[in-house]
Amino acid sequence: MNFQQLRIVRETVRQNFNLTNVANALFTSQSGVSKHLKDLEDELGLDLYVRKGKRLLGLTEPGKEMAVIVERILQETANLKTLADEYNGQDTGELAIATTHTQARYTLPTIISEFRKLYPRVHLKLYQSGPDEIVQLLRSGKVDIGIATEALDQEQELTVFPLYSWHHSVIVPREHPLTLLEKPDLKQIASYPIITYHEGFTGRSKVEKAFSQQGIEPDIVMSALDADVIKSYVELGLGIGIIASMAFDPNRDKTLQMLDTAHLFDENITSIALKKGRVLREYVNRFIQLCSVKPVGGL
Amino acid sequence: MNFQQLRIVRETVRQNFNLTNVANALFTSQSGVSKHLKDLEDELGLDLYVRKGKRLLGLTEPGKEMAVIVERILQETANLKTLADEYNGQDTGELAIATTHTQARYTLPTIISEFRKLYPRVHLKLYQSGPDEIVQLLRSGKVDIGIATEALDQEQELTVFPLYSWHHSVIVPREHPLTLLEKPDLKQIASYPIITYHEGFTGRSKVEKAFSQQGIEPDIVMSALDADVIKSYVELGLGIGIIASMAFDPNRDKTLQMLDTAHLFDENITSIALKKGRVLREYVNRFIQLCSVKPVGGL
DNA sequence: GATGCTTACGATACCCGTAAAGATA
DNA sequence: TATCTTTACGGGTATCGTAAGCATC
Repeated sequence: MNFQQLRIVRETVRQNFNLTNVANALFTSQSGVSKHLKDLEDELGLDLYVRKGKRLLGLTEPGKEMAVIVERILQETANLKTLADEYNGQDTGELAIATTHTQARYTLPTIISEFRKLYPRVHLKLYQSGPDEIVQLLRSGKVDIGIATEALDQEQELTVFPLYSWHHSVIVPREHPLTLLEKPDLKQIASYPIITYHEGFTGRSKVEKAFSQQGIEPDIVMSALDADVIKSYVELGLGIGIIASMAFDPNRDKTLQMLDTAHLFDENITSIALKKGRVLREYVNRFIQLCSVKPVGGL
Repeated sequence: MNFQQLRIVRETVRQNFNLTNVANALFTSQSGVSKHLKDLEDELGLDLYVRKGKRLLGLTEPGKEMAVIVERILQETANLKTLADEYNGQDTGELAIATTHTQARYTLPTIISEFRKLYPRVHLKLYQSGPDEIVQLLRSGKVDIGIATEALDQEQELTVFPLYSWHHSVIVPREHPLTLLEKPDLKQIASYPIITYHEGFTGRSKVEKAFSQQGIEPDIVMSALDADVIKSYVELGLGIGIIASMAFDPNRDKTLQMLDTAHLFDENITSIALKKGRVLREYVNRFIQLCSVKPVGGL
């Protein structure tokens, strides 16, 4: 038994039991992969994989139990290396963060610039993706930290703690009729075409919930991944926008106006997530501290 | 990094940093050991060991942290193998138990004979040793189970749960003056020379505590590792004996008599201990069940 | 001087990748 | 037929053990 074999076992699961892909992912030949698996199964004296002829379909019962342990072993070996890095390069290394556009664009910049002052020699890697991919990246160990508003809770393998809470706000072009109202309600808002986030992004579910609870069916004419896009189309007059309040900057967005609608939508919790059992570099902890110390209060 | 290197790291600790012994323990050459350690340190880029010239003295700070993780990794690989065995030989394998004489002689026989009926193909290994050695054997993974009355608690690495409780009893030759008393007290007992267990064995501390609490200094003329020896000398008239009550068998020990002294000595708890994080064969669990289901009630 | 660690070096076993063959969809 | 896995085989590398050289006690 050796580490390469264990890496291969782990990768088979990640690559859905396609040994060719496994080989590519591990930068080796698929014949080697095949042989390694065979050797391991021989050594253990049992089949780890369900095979149909020559194809691998999945893990056997013992295979599943083994895979869990293999994960742990490889996690710990990664921890060994992390620890070594920690003792070596005191303040150099890499910090990989996976987050959504909203965080990357509107809340992280201040935190990151502050972090850079503290650790100028740490190379930052920012992955921008949807909540589900963030979970994947965390699980596979490709990123140290995940920050998102959705999908992070209820993941067994992750440690999640809340960073800050915020509300959705309605943005409209200047001089829009809605600006005349003191406190617009949902019905009034729904009378205009709406542009907001995609499903599963930036609290979109909270927006839907607010309307459906009052039996209102909003006319969502367009959905986008990020507030910048939404704002552009609101400027064009395509409709009114519903975006995260922190994505509105009165100085920049002079052609738009934000309405006070904190009372209309449920609050959203943006959380930070880490993989359990993963040893963190000192500066990673520091980064998390920076995040929690400086909560960007929602408007 | 490979497993052999990690095994060597673990073994250096166990063998007190004597690489020659490490090599012997792992059935390899000491030159290989030396090189492996060097390679590993090179790969990690730091010193794991404190050296004085060519001799190794101990672990460095990072070395200590690493060693903990290394332990876990090797533990998990052992678990992989155990799991494989479990799925393979359904009811064959080995069960290694470390225990004291008292347990081995007086409480385990019935349990073990019952266990043999259930798993006739499991090879039993009984290590008989003192409490401290039992802890060592558990830690190193050489035994699956440890059973003892002392020293098992407060071991971080072990899971301990109580099996049964018992008391010490005084044994005397037939027709001994003490047999005339209804309920002898400690003072009366202490007026005779006493033979009992060695320090650290079979609840000897409880015996001492009972006397010292009443300010009595007993005349312990002899101490032995096991009740059989003690009984022999009591028969010879060398003194009266204080032994674990379950070590007295009225049918066998016809020349002796046991006095009711449950009220005089604190109760002793005999516990069973396992190493944390170690995967157990199904039959090991079954054995533990047998132990707890059939508590040998103290007299 | 005895014990213990390191380095050098040759034999072996292991691992990897190319290529061909066989299986599956 | 195209994709995927296994098997066979050769080249390269890593590992192991013997032996010699040194440091430590």
